[in-house]
Amino acid sequence: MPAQAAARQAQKERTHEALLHAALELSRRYGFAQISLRQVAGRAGVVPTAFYRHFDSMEQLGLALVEQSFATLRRMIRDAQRDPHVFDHIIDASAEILVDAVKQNRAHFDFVARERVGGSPAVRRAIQHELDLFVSELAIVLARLPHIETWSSEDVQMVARLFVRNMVSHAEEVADLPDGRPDLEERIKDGARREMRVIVIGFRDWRSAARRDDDR
Amino acid sequence: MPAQAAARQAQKERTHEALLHAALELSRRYGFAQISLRQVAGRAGVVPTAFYRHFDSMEQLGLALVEQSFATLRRMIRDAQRDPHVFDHIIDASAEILVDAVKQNRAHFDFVARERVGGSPAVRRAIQHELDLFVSELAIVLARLPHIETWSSEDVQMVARLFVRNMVSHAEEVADLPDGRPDLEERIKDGARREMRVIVIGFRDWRSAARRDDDR
DNA sequence: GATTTGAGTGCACGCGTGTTCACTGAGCGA
DNA sequence: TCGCTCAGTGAACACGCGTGCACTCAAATC
Repeated sequence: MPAQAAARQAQKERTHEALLHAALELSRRYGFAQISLRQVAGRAGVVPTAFYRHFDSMEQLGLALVEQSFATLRRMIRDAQRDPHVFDHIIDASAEILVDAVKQNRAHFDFVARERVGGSPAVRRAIQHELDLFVSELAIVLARLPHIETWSSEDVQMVARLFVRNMVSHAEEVADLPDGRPDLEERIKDGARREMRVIVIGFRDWRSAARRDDDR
Repeated sequence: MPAQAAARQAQKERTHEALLHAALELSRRYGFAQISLRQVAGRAGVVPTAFYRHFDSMEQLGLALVEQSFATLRRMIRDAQRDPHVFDHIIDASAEILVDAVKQNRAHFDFVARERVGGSPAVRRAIQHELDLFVSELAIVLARLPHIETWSSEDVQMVARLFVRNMVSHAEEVADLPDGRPDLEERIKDGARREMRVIVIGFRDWRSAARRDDDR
């Protein structure tokens, strides 16, 4: 065993984490479906067969990465909701949160964005399911907002869907960004802000137009 | 040689097409980056080494598929522009065109949607470039529309970007659809229609709100 | 009709892969 | 201190891969 002064369980956990981290890094470069068990084990500093002490297969590792990624995402949203600023300026705050969060957890976002349509069917399905869940969760948050609380749940769901789609799309952009170009980051943040504004305004006015149709 | 009554060039072309078609079909199931030269050759009814008579590598085949896919897409848009109905009801027509086109060229759309963020860097870059081109082309078409012709080119570009993003997103949905479920197709068509309406209305009103800001 | 061309063949190679199995030796409970 | 547990080892395997090379033999050219 490489390490010297460590409890048994702690060492196992460390290797477990090293495997996940290695897979995440390699996925960023080549895409999850392209990387091999041996590459992951090698980068984690462990012999290929040791991999099986932690995961049954690469597929299981992939699903673990999905879980880890969405845990990050959820923690982020939960923190954001505690900030009262968010309620007053939902759009500006969302754009800020989005870009910052993606920057800080670039690897996880990149993984989700890529493997959402990637080559591993199991991982793809898991991400799609998590995203659907996330849309519903966001809809619940939105429904509590002033003005929106009177909307039908179907309408709120649709706005949430547009928001999440936008989030995924911009997350892709940020993830593709080279490091140390704050100007480009600001540009994306600005684009996200404007597009969210368009969605909110468009939705409000489309709704009132539809209501007028109902009246006549 | 398998075929009997064919000129030499015609037979070569047929094999060439068979390779492209085989790659497209296999990509649909496994993703382009996962499939091997041998699989493609095998499905095209040809020995692996014969592959090299047509493409230098799988990467070159991938780029050829990108070209083919966008040629399909462009032909479609060009045809649509000839239909006067499109100018009057741009949104309804777009939704209709989108769903029909994806249904009829599901393989190509699926390829683009998937490999846009797929495992082959060269293919990914090529698709991203074509998509950027497509946004600009759509912006030119939109700019000629009534009401829109007064907008700044930057604003038109942004609407085009939102439209294309929506198109890609819905193309993904349609491509994932099981066959023979016209109800689901109609649902997606409806969603696309409503979302495009939201974008157009939201943009118009956001623009006039901004103009009011300039005035004061 | 003889000669050239070139699409498709068949074999061989070295390599990286996932998985098997018997093993080692440090950590930990008795 | 003894003995069990089990994370990590290392050799071996069968397999599919991309690619090189010498080949065949019908179509095209002369």
